Amino acid sequence: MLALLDGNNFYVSSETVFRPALAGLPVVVLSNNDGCVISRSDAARALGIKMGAPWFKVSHLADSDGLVALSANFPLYGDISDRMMSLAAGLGPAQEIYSIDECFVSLDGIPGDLVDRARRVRARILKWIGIPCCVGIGPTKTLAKLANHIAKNAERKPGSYPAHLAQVCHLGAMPQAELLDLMASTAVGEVWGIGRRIEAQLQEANIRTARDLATADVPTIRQRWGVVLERTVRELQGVACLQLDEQPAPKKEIACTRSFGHPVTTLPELLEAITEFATRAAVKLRDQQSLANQVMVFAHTSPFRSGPRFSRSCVTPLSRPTADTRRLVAAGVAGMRKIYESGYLLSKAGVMLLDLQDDKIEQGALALEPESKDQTVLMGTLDEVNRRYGRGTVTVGSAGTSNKPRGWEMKQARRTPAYTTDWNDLAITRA
DNA sequence: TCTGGGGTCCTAGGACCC
DNA sequence: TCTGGGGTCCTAGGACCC
Repeated sequence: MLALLDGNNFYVSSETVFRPALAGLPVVVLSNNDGCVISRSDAARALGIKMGAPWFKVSHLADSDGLVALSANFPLYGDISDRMMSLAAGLGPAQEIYSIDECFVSLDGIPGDLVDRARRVRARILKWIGIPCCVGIGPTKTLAKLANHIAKNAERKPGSYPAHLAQVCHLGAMPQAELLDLMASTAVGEVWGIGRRIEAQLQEANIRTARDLATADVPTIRQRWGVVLERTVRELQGVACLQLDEQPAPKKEIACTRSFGHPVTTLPELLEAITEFATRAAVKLRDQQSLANQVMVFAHTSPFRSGPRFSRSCVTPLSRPTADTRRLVAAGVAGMRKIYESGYLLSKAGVMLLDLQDDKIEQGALALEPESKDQTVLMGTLDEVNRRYGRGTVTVGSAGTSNKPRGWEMKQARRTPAYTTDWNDLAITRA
């Protein structure tokens, strides 16, 4: 048996831990450059704000309905996530951290009432960390996910599911008929692995609910949609196709990409951005002890606006695998110089490190080269300094860039939330 | 005015080989 | 003029996830 535990409205809940007066208010957390909504409180959801909604389309709700918007603070969310995960691990013998706000936990060999156990862990997370969460339990990952969906909605939308399934829902210990009823109340698009496209195709084939999918003809599914959907169907039937992965493999590619705060048109500005992206990606690369063999860069104009379109990418092979920021930046800059063309309002660019390998494989071969040893020491020192004194304390320059304020970074100071917290009485007052 | 960022897996089709 | 069958590898693109 497996549990899926996840934090409700995780980013908003994390903010609320430090600003309790936000509780109950319509609150959203916005993406980079305050572009779009990436987390909503229940009250914000009730205002009809969709996940991913562009901020400029919903910002009027700040005036009309007191919607509070906050810029994302990822270091905070990461820290709260670590604490939540360590308590969630108490559910069972093995844990897979699936994303910043959710984890699967194996319940194998756990004696006693699993629902009671889950409720106690949930209560502990709420009390010690301040994050409300829900737990779904089932014999497969897909069923645990479904159980979690039921647990959340039974709480959030009373009447959608039986009230006793709120917060903790165990699908592995109920009669088949009851399980099928719950599935019949669940739209097929809510099933883990069914996105918009597949949902539309399933609808057309008259498969509308989770129950329809769970009872569909497997060979037909496989033939028309392939193995991925077949696995989902089998998982819904209780046959585990996806294993718990306690130690996720190292990343096969590492990216750093950003939308610009305002359109970028000049090469120097673009190269500055590429230098920063490559630098950040290089840190991630060293953190997982990998080396890259290729550097890919891309830039494009906004897909949402009219005007001349530009979208190009360039892969630069490296002469030998490396994790040296200077080499990675140089390759990225060289690639961008190749594809850049003036006359376009670029909205986004990025760097991806590809064809990664374990750095230990290379160590033997390169140990003889004094230069590579120096690189390793230098990069280790760089990472340590930046860890201790903050990212960007020591950076690598690249030709054509300067250390002027980075115009591409921030749209402008829309980061000020519409409300501020008065720390004395924790009341929310209009800024 | 203003639309996120970072991943994974699968498939189809082409190139190439014997 | 006639021109097999099967395998592998690579890449681009599609779809999904949070």
